[in-house]
Amino acid sequence: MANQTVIRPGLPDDPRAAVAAPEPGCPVEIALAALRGRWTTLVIRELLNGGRSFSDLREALPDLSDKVLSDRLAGLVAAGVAERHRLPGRPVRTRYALTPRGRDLGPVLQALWDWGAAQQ
Amino acid sequence: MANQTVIRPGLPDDPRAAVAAPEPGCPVEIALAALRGRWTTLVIRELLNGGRSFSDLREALPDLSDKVLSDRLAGLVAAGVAERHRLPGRPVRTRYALTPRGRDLGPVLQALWDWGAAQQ
DNA sequence: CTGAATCCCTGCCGATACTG
DNA sequence: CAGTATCGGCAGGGATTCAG
Repeated sequence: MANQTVIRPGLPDDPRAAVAAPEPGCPVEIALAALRGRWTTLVIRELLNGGRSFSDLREALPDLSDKVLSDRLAGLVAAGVAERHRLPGRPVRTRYALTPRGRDLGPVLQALWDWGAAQQ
Repeated sequence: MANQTVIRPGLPDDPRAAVAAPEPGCPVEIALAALRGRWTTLVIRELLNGGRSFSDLREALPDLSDKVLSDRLAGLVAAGVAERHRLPGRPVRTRYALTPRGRDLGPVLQALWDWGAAQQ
């Protein structure tokens, strides 16, 4: 009788958990959408270590093209995960940093890591 | 001085966390690969409630085509998330069920849900 | 009942070149 | 320094049809 309490991870008793098709409003979809796309998690990883400029990121991820980096950053900003700050002066500098919501992705990435790192 | 302990989620101190490009062996990539693809999480949700036959799943997810359902199940089996069991007798019946590893996705989906459900 | 085969369409992402 | 514009290849996924 005690198995339910141990085994069931239990998705929330929320109507949104009962959808019959992929809904953009589903919380799981929202989270996966924020992480979707090649390079996305690596960009987040860089930002987890603190704010970075565009060229900082380009340097940390040399095989990532400018266009895709730009796309990823725009996506993260649109998802409320990161913020863009233009710094005054010349040459132009831009600083990208995670929002509080972006920092909250830490535990999510940790959960993904833990599952992926488990043997088998 | 106490901020580090609270704020940093801390990705593991593992060499695999330092990759400069998307690596298939990265645990985060492994986990995201298991969840990748439209409908995948919904199929897993169904299986979290117990073993299901092909037509059970088709009934639960009416807008999912046979082909994609087949693709998703094959992917989940290949990822070690689900198992396929042919039941004896006619007509042919197949039962899909999560492996222990598949059940371990529960907390991962929960983490994704929690982040996606949080306001903003 | 449980799929596999085929076709086509769309969106992603990489490469390259160009701009304020 | 920090992007945008454009193009093309390829894979994902939906509809339909066929098979064991």
